[in-house]
Amino acid sequence: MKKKISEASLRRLSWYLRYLERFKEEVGDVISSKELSDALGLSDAQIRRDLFTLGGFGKRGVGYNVENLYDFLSTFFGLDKEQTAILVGCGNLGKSLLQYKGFKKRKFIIKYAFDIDKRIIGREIAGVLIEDIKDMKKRVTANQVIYGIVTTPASSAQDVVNQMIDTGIKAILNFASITIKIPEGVALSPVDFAMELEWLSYHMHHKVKT
Amino acid sequence: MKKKISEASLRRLSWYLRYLERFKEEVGDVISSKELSDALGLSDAQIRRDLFTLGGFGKRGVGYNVENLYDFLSTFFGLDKEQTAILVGCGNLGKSLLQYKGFKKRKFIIKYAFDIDKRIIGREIAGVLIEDIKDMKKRVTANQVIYGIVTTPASSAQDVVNQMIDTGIKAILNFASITIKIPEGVALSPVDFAMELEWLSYHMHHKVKT
DNA sequence: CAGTGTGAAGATGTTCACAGCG
DNA sequence: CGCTGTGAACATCTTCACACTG
Repeated sequence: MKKKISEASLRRLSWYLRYLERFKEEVGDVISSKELSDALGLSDAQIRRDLFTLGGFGKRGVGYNVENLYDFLSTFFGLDKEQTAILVGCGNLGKSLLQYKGFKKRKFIIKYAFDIDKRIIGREIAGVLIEDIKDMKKRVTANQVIYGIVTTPASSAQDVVNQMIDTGIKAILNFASITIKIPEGVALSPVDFAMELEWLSYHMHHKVKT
Repeated sequence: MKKKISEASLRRLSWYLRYLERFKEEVGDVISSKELSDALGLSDAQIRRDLFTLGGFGKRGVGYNVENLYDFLSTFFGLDKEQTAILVGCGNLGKSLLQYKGFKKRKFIIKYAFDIDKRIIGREIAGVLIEDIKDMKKRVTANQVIYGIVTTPASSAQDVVNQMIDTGIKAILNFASITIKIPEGVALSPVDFAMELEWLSYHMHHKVKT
């Protein structure tokens, strides 16, 4: 695990994985850096470099074995075995995520969901019971869950995150649009829709080519 | 508009804006690069550099005027006037987005929503009527909308995007987890939850410090 | 004199271009 | 012969360190 994969490269590897997922089903079992790069809009050199950094398992004169590459990347991302997550905040967004199939496909199972609103506690969404947030600690420690998803309003997000960390959660996907503080050793991935809009808006107003 | 703002810097500017939004309300009217960097977990040098590249409007020995900086960034991102968007795909995720307040706060108004499902066409969500996707072209051209949000299943995403572009949409926020092809001159921002999970999972499995 | 502005150094990421292997 | 592997050149981003000014 000495490899120093850059964040940028990591991001691209995710794209490769996503693309290979389909390529594998629909096209064939060998892919060249050129084919991949054309599909994703990158340079072939970049792809070779990324894959080379990871170990370089292509065949000269042929390309990369899709199955192998796919499996390698899956394992590389730790998606080869099932992983459990909890979700806090069962409003609209929370609900969508509970039903989102992309998680399951990557073996991420949201097993427990919590909220503070008495009116929705007790309901079930996509087979997951919504419990009182007071029971979070119990669930997390008993099941050694390390993934937490925050879909609460921004105002309570930091508080929820603190509680999560307190229960032992180590990786947090935050959908509340607020800057969250976390201690060393915890990973946080912020998903901010508004930020994406700003990016688009910027490009529209500054006429930057895609 | 000759400034060459890097994508990385742009991303950070978005964070600055988000943080200032609160700082402005809750703290005060002057902020130093150190304060901002501590809050966001960056280096102060980085922040000074970013802001310097944009024009550098701090006061030596004092810091940056929050109001000014905030306004500058808002305008820089083109968020100073209202912008209209359409949304296609009114499932759970689409519904959440229609109700999401972060868009409105940035003056992005989703004015029209479309779907193909006869069962939900005609309903109203957050004050927006769900119309038949066949009427998309009519709406977009009549209102000169340039922003489109795709929240359809992956299988129809490319098709929807093509239609959007055909109607004149120039900037697309894609929530379907599939690689979308777009022509020159159109901006696309992919939002992929699974990708964020992969990122977290990677960090969990490789024990990289945050 | 505190905190920005800023050139220059250093680190990191990308592209080139071609050698080398299947 | 084709496409990967790969050092080296190049481009970009980040950090340093201190001059400068309100």
